[in-house]
Amino acid sequence: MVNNMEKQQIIQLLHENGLKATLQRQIICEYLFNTDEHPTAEQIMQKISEKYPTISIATIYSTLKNLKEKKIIHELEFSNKLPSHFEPNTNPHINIICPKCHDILDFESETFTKFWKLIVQEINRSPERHVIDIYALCEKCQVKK
Amino acid sequence: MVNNMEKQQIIQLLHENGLKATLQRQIICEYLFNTDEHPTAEQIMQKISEKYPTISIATIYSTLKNLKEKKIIHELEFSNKLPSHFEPNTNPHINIICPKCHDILDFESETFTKFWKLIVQEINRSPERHVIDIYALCEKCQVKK
DNA sequence: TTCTTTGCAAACAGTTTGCACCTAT
DNA sequence: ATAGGTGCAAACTGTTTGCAAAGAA
Repeated sequence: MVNNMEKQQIIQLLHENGLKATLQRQIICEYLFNTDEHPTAEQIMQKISEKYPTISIATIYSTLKNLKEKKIIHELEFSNKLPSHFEPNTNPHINIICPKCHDILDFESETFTKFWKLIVQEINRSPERHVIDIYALCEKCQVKK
Repeated sequence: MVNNMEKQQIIQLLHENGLKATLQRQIICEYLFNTDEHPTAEQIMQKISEKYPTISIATIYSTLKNLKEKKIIHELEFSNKLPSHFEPNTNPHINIICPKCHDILDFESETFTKFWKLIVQEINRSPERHVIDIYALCEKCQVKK
């Protein structure tokens, strides 16, 4: 979990970024900032339906789009058939993704951080965004195999 | 250009991988293995229409899918709205992608190769696939800005 | 009040699929 | 001969959009 945010902090964060603190946005942020999951829009929808059954999938997408534009969250994009996943960790880091069950794990280490700085220096441009994904079977799927 | 392949080599490559060497596949491979571009299915379609006007987009997609399954080519997948790009370079390498014009450049260096091995060791799983994308404005788009 | 956001359904775009015909081996 | 490939159009799916009603500032 990157941040463990409470209601007041969330409202403040939204306002700081020029976003109106609607109930829907608060609930979406509350979930997203307090989980290690990397949920899809649909998964967020289902989670939130418990508390807020009338929320629409278009609102989820719209909120996620807003948060992404403000660089508050990061979108993990895959192929056309697979839905995007979202997470609040916006530091460059590796996502270890299971090709079977699509479970996603964040990976950060000193070696990686040091290494990545060197690479970015070598490339000598200002990166807007970093996507570093390693596809490897998770422990559960490795056993099942 | 990773490989500069001639007709005979392409036919052999297809056969080695248990794929029938149809004319369509030969032409697709011939283009893909002899360019530094990272074309989309649609771009391949347009290029190939010159030589082979009756080819269908479904055939392109099907061939690309086959080549990918045999690990002969690599698919660069983006968001749902953007089409995938394809390239014959299947070694772990960085793709430097321009967020404006979507131009894609392969980047490999000794530093990268050395460190990537270390990182993979640290993670201690057998990766099936690596996706390392850096989004940074290309020179052309930087100027225009 | 004013400007933004919500929520619904319809639209969108890249990709896949079903199926009849064709072709490489 | 026959397993596998092609090509068309229709289907699929995650995401976006237009618009009227509701809500935050």
